[in-house]
Order: sequence, then C-alpha cells, then structure tokens
Amino acid sequence: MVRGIRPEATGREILDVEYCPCERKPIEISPSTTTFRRKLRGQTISEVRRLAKRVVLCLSGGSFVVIEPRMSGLILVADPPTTEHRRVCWHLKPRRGKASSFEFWDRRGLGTVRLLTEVEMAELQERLGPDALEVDASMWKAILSSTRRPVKVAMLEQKLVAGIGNLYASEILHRAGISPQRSSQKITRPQCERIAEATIQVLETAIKYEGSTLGDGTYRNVLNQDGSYQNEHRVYDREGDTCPQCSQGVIKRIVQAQRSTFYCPKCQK
DNA sequence: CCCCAGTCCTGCGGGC
DNA sequence: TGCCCGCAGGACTGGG
Repeated sequence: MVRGIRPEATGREILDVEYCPCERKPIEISPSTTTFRRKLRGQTISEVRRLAKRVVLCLSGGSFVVIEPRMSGLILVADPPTTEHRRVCWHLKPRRGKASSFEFWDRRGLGTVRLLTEVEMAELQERLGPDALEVDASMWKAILSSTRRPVKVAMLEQKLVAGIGNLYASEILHRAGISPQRSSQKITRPQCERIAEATIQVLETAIKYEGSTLGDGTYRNVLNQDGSYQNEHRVYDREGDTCPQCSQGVIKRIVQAQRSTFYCPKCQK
C-alpha cells in the first residue's frame, strides 16, 4: 500500500477530505470528523511511511495520519468498481500525470484512520515491538523467551514483534520447520535463526507479489488489482493438501487464539 | 501477569 | 432455491 500511494501522495497538498461518503456505519476516525477535516485541509503530505501494518502520511505541520486497514481495508487511487465502501477520500491539488484523489476503502469497516500529534505517534511506536523485517535471531530469542504462549500466537502479538499477520505466521513457521503449537520459551537458538530468515523471506516475497488476494477478494493494490502471493502459499488455506516441503504430511487446520493456523504435522516439530 | 471469549462489521461459500 | 452458519491478512476490552 505504501509503495502504491507514495508516488501519488508525496509532496501533494490536501485540498479537502471527505468522510464516509458511503452511507454505512462510520468507521473509527479521530479526532472528530470535523477536526480531522479542518486540520488536514491545506496541509502537504511530506512523506508516506509504513509503521508495521499501518500506513502513515506525514504532514507538513508535523502531525501524522495513521491508516490501519485491518482485515478488509484498502487504499485505492484508481476509481473503484463501486463507491459503496468508500470510507475516507482525500482530494489533492491537481498535478499533471497524478491522481487527483485517493481513498480508504473498507468493506467490513473494521479499519481506522487517525490524526496523531508527534507525541501520540511516539506513544504508538512505543506500544509496538520491533518491525518484523528488522528482527534477527538473537532478538527473536529474547522476544520468544518472554512468553510461554504457543509460538504462532506470540508472533501475532504486535507489542512483541510488529508486522506479522495471521496468514504469514503460518507460512513463516512452515518454512522454518517449527510447529505452531510449540511453546515460545522452548524455541532454540537455531530455530530462531530459521524464524528470522523465514520471516524476511516470506514478507519480502509477499510484498514483491503485492500480497495475497483470497477467494472473497481481500487485499488488492492501489489500482484495485489482485496480488499473487496466494499462489506461493504452502500451507495457508491449503488444508488437506500434501505438504510441498516433505511430500508426506497432509496440511492440517487448527484454531489458536480463535484464529486459523495451517501447518504440516510431519515436518513442523 | 496470562489467557480466553466477545466485540466491532460485511459478505461469501458450503451445507442442508 | 433459500436460508443459516461459519469464517475471513485485526486489534481491543473485560473478566477469570
């Protein structure tokens, strides 16, 4: 999302913000919609950054717009098929060859959009663990030593390590050859090395392939095009398939912390 | 502290 | 066919 929106939004002035043009239950936005609009108008987007699973628009005045898409949120710069799920729309000062607006589009409406001060932004960063792409083996060892929860559940805790989602936790552990049910505390140093390596491999490849678009059409890029990482999934949503790693195990689905986990009981120990 | 269930929403596909 | 149910790349809260 950041790579898609960055060339369109960087250096652009915000003329106006439209809030929930779709007539659905409003998504969470803060501060109030009127304050949000008033404080954004006339500001320039100086930079677009990623903060774990969030998209951050850095504003010229020193504040930040933090977009948290959660399950079904998207940022779109092309005209979407419908305006039905358009939740927030940013209108930009026209520039040749660039989109005149972009929007936060969210089918389920679980996503949030917030305007934060520098202090609030710092507080948010403090609540998050280190970014998953920056965590090496010794950091993983320290992180996983701090909890007794199953390793897959721990990997989803954003205060321990930030940026890993449910789908990717299963994929990472499969590539690392570690059971999702193993207690975090029992993960060895060599296993931490495999987790560090697999995390970077999976996340970087998923970014390159522009994410996973599942059956009901979840993630899409800013042009509303499907991603293709779903074709690279080795376990997620592949219950009953033969394990592509060991060619012997059958991929199993279990529930951990109320969320689906997929793994190969044969080669993940 | 840890852990779980419930909650916020909409929409899709499977089973009956 | 129609309906109901489970389930969905997430995160927070409250209670045991």
